[in-house]
Amino acid sequence: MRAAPYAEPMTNQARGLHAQLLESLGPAITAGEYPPGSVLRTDELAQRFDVSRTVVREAVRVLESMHLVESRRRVGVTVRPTEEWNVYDPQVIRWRLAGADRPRQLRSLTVLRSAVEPVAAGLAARFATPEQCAALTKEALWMVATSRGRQLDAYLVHDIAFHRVVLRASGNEMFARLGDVVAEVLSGRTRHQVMFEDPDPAAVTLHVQVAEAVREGDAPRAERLTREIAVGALQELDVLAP
Amino acid sequence: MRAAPYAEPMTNQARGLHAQLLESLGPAITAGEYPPGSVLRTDELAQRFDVSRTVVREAVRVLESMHLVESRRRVGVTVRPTEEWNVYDPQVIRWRLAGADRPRQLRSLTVLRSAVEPVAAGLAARFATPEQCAALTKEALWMVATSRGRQLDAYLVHDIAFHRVVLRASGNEMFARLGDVVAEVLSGRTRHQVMFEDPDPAAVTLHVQVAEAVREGDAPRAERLTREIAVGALQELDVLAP
DNA sequence: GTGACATAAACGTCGTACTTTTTGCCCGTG
DNA sequence: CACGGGCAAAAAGTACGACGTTTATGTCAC
Repeated sequence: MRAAPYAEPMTNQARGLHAQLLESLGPAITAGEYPPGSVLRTDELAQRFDVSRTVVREAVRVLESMHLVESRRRVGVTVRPTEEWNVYDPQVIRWRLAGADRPRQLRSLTVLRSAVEPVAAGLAARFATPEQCAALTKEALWMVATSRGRQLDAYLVHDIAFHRVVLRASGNEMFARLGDVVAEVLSGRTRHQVMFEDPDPAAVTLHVQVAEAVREGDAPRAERLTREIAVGALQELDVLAP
Repeated sequence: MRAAPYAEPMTNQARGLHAQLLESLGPAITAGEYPPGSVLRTDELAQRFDVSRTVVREAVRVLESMHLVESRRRVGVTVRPTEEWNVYDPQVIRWRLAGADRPRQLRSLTVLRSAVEPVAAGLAARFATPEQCAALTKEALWMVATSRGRQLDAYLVHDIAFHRVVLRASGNEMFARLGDVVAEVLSGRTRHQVMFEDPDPAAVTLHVQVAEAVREGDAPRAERLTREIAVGALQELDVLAP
């Protein structure tokens, strides 16, 4: 159909050509492979990936909505400076976590967590439904149960579930939507460091106590305890990348 | 070219047809005009807005990347439930702030601010450059200067600038990117309520003190003072929409 | 040296043809 | 008679190539 002597793979499983292209371009851009200021021409991309320009344009539209690139006539598709990227876009977060500056990204996100989660826990103590309190206690107990004996995968599942419930129970939709981010951070952390050692017993205890405080409606205590968890997470990261 | 007897206006100034279409669909969806679960067919939209299906597809791709809709074959473009929307996307935030549930959105965002900004101020006290300290002091003084005598517009400019500098000075990119959100919240607040009364003198003083604390590197004080500002903002909102 | 105009490079838009997926019908079987 | 598997058709998204539009840039005349 086209020459395409150097067509790139686009190995990802297909839900449409544009999605495949996006999964090639997004990581490449966020990884700094195309540094800010560099220009991508639509037909060049079309040739390189052996797709039509329409497909390229759709992928570019999405990248544009993430503020990763800017498309201007007669100029091409320009990569925007890092500071302008929509770093809260889950897709962008995933790409960056998979890429080179993973440590930096992990630090930023953990700092964000340390700011948000204590406040969320305080709100949860005031607004959590009985069902949410029960879920919280259940997850905390599961964390205790899986905290010893090389069950890190199971532990991770419940850790994520715990924080997700807290964020949802806060009743604030902005907080609730950070559940996915926290999940990424936690699983990334587990996957990329210790993996051998059991989790810190003190942290496990803190989770149980947070569940208690929320159940009892003790907002200040829930906030304070969650802040302690956050401090632990920050310290853990400082050890890794000081 | 096409029949288009009921072509809708798309009154927005043009940077491309797809962008215009987006500016029609985005606000409509976020405003709940197309409730979650409802389906939009591509050619129906193409007819209604008198554009080609390619243009519709590009707009849909963007909406899809915001998790506002989901496109499936044989089904159509389905509006996703509210909880799945990318509520951190500045575009989505703007649409929702312009729409019906503006008060609710304003509350969510203010709670987010109250969680993030104190921590950001604490970090700023540790990491702010001399230039940033100077900028902070300058903006705080401008706030003082414009805090009396019906200069709310000028005051707003410096209020926004102040918070933006704090967020940037924190050195955390996730915080820095909340500058736009804070700007939207502050201008929205000013535009939609008092507009007559001068700002609370206590709040103005607090800003000056935050600038001081950051300049002196007193992180706990900067954090505590910013938390006081946040509490004030929350109370202000509680009065409006209890 | 400065202004306006011509040129072409790049994105933008359109109409057409293709693919996938659902749905419902039909027929065979238990 | 009821149920289930498979086939066919239509609905909707998907991809393509050609044409249109904007605009940066360079050149020519004044």
